[in-house]
Amino acid sequence: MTKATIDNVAALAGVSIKTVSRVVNKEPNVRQSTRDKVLKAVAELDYRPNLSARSLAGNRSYVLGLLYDNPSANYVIDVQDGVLTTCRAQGYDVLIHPCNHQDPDIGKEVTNLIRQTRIDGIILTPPLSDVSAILEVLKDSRIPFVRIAPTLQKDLCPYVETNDAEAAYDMTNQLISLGHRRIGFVSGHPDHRAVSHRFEGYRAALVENHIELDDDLVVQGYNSFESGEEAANTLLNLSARPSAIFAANDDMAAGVMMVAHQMGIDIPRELSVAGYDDTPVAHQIWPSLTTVRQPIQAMAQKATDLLLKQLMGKEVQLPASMLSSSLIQRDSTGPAGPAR
Amino acid sequence: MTKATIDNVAALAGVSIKTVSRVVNKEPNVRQSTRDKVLKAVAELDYRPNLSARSLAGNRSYVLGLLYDNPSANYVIDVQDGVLTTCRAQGYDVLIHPCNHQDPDIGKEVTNLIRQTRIDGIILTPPLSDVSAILEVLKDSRIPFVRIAPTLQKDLCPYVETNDAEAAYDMTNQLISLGHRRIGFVSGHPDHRAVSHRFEGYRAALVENHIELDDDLVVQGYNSFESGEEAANTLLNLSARPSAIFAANDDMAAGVMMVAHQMGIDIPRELSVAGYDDTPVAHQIWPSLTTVRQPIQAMAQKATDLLLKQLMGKEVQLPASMLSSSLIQRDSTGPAGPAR
DNA sequence: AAATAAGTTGACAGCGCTGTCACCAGGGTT
DNA sequence: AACCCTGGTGACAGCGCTGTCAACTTATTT
Repeated sequence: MTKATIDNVAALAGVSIKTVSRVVNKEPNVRQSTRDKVLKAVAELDYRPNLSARSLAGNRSYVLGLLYDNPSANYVIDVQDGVLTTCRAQGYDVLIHPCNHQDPDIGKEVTNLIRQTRIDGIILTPPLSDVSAILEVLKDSRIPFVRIAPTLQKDLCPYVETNDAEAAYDMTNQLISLGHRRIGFVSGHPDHRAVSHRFEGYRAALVENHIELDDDLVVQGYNSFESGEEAANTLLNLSARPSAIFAANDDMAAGVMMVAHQMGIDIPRELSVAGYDDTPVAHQIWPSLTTVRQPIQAMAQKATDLLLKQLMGKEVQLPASMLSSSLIQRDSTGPAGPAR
Repeated sequence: MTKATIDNVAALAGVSIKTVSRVVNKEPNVRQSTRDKVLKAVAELDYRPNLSARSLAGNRSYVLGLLYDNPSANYVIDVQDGVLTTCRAQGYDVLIHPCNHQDPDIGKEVTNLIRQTRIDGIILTPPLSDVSAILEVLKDSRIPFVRIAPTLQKDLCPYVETNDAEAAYDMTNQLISLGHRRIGFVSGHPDHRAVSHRFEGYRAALVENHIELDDDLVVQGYNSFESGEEAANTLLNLSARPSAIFAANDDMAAGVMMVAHQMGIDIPRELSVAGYDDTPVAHQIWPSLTTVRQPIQAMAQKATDLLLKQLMGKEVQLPASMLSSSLIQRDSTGPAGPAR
């Protein structure tokens, strides 16, 4: 009950501790009959290898580091879940490490993390995927890492991404096909390059439909609800106000809707609003928000998978994985009203 | 750059490794001049103790386990932040372990966790704080632990709680003072005993104001947005419908508001709605939600603190900590309209 | 000044595991 | 028959640290 070390198992199975080690670590070159004996002993004693000892002796920790700096709790939780699920299945643990991407000492912080905990690999999530101070450190330290939705130096490490621009393009196109011509856009935080790239999709759809890009209709947002409110105040007070507003994330879209409600603008009759991310607020808000769902958990799983593969020595081909986002049609968008 | 072990530091400082160990671990009985020498060497080599080695030799891991099973991403993130902040300050790491409180094997799962990772202590959050299978295991394993907002066997371990019932009482009282007499209540998930205790506050306020508790006005919810919608469907279709609804959490309150909107009921003119938790949705929704803010992060910090104190050998007095929640007045509540 | 207590330091034996390497048996090759 | 493989196994030396305990130095007491 108390303990059960590898020695106990070896004694019970009548083999050396090295053989037990081989079996436990699924190494090849152990006769099947020996393997069975050992497994039986392991089961009988309910043996669990001591991770500290293993880590010390093997010079690896069986722990992955997950770095993030994302104000969206839902995003973080989804990533954590994806990473944890995959890690657990492979006997790895996860060390979560929230940090501040604007901290000038972020590079040193990452160095410390690596040196002290001896984690075996690192997973970077946006916006950290594009922080060059971190990338430098990781490159130098030779520690394997993967990134989720990077936009910079994509050849640096394996990564996973989603077709953000394409989904934004689809969403814009859909608004256009509903008859909207003046479509406002609230862009994402410039530090979150993946988010800000959604603008490209918006622009592409306009171009394709021969609608001129009106600079007045594009407002810089910062991913927060409040910045969505500010943007809406600008957009909805324009002399020729848009009949639709596409915000680069749901929080900002919620901000837009709040302002519209306060101004007595009916959604979607007078104004269509679209978001991006499909956070819980999207379906809790009234009217429920048309948005884009990203496969966050799947991306995290895939990324972890790539990292673990790399750790197992299997070389991972760089061209990475692309998972696709999907449009979620809800009640905040509708046909454009009569032109004003 | 590469490494730097305790031996290197000892050599550079001209002392034994044991002395370095003493200094690094802030043990007493080291002459100040010696301490300085060692610290200088530590700084010069940028030495970081290897946690695996320390853990193996010292029979402790410097890692705390954080167990949770909470569908609210915001709650979990807040707890994580609180725990992490406190742990980092003390040189501890955190192993997060989401799990399912209804899993019949939850006890075994916790046993495995303890056996394998040799974590030094455990932090339990609701609803896990009240899962007796876990409590049994922890009691037997003699591993120190703390609980956040427990309601069962409170003498089992140190804990932190907030004055839930009192805040619910205040909220109800406020609705009453706004003139509401028929106040609906959407109760929390029965497994989340702390949440379901909020009902006590509601009842107490009614009693004190000589308002009879009407069973029709109390509907069982399950903490989810959808259960809030269902409850609202029941309550708002009552022949004598309530002029206010108090939901035991914000998600359910949002569900209530959704149904009200769909039925064309104006909030707060025709119906006041109050929630509990002050999740982000509370201020992103329209109209913004009157609710109660819990000091989640502070509770997590306090709990971690208690646990760490316990680990340092300082005995913690049981009577635990009570942190108080505060009422957040927003736009979803207002004076009761003319009686109908 | 001698005796005792208190403070300070280091030698050394592990903690429980993995890496290295040596060894042995048996099957193919020359 | 001598040779080399290759698969299978174990002996053993650490990994980098902390706990124990003994030894030594410096105060404090008598």
